Amino acid sequence: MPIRLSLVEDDHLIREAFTDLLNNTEDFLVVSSYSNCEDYLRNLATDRPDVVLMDLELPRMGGVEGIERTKKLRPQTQLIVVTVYENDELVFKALCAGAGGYLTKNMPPSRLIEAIREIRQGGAPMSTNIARMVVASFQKNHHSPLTARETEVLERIAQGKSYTTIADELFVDKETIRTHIKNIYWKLEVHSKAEAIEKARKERLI
Amino acid sequence: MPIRLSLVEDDHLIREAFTDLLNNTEDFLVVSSYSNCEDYLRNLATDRPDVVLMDLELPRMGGVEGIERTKKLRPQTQLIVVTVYENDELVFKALCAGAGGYLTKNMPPSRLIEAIREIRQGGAPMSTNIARMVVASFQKNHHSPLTARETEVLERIAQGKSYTTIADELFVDKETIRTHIKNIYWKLEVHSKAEAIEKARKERLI
DNA sequence: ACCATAATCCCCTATTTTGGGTGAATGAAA
DNA sequence: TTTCATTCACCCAAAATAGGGGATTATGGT
Repeated sequence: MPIRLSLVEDDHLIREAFTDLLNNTEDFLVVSSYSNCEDYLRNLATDRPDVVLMDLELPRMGGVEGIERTKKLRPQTQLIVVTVYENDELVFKALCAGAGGYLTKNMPPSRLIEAIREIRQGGAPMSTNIARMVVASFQKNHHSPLTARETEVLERIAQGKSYTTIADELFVDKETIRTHIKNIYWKLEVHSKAEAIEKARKERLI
Repeated sequence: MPIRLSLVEDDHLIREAFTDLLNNTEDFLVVSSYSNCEDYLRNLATDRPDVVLMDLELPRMGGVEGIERTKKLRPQTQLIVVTVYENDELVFKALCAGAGGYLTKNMPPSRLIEAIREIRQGGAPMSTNIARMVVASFQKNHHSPLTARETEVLERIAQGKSYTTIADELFVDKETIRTHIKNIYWKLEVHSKAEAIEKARKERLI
């Protein structure tokens, strides 16, 4: 049984080039290709693709929403984003929405074929830069204004813990935690938990 | 100038096999290899490796701590984990600690060479399964007991926001948020924000 | 038509938490 | 020596929280 593929890509030249390439690959079958998400989603149930190659810049409904809806309608569908964008926010939105791979368009055509086989074998094909961004997202900023202790406290705040709980966990008095929090707020120039967590997450302090 | 490599691996057969392989590769120079983190860290400043291949299962100090200390002592050092473990927790701990790649030992030797070139070119070499785990970590559980609205509320709770703030953001009354929270607590069988956040994160409900 | 669920809102109570202010002792590092 | 990190203390008032009770509306499915 061939691997069923759908394409969603608004540039018809690329769409046709990909279709040709993939249809001439052993075991691959392009069952459909669309220039927009709406048409694609309408036919998802009848197309029954194993893997979808999705662009993100699309008219009306964007690719990220397209990914989300795909996963709701047909969770077993695997999606690979194929786009020119390598902007942080968009990459993570696409992955959170359910993309299983992310390729940028400056790749050799062979990479596309490789990626489809990779995702079917339990992998997560990504372009070099994307993989780096993804891994970097786990790592902390090494130029944090916060001390080790303050970071420890803020991490626990971000876990929703109360001052009292944190104090117990760190074997210090509640007043000590309060002092740390005051210093954290002063350093981050914020005045509440929510602001502190937001800023700390954004700057990868925690 | 060749790429300077250090190895940290307690099995001396593997260590020597890797050393041979890499020293016979164009542009690569294995400057040192150790069977434990302590010796490795002591010589880090004089070895000045560009890339370190690190095992995780090591006597005394573990690989994760070794990664952390490496990044503190010499932040420009790039580390690739080479191990048999593909346990969730260990993988994420290693990446959080600063690993820039993660390979499992069931790979062809050529993959090692490829990985070193990849990390030098701004990538993040990972084995198939690891890449999948990493990407999956961004995605939500599709069998959440929570409704869409409850999830929205819990996400904001996890951002440290107060009921009042959340109510304003969702254009509903504070009492509505309180009801949602009560239902969330009942469904997750918890009795506080901290417990709810912990459980929800663990089960990827948010 | 009926029932379950989701989403909305209201009231009451008691305790805890939070943010802000001010001050201070200790010890380690620069 | 002087800064910095960490620790603790006491005051205050406002806000937030958890738990209990109950209610209405709308929607989807059987």
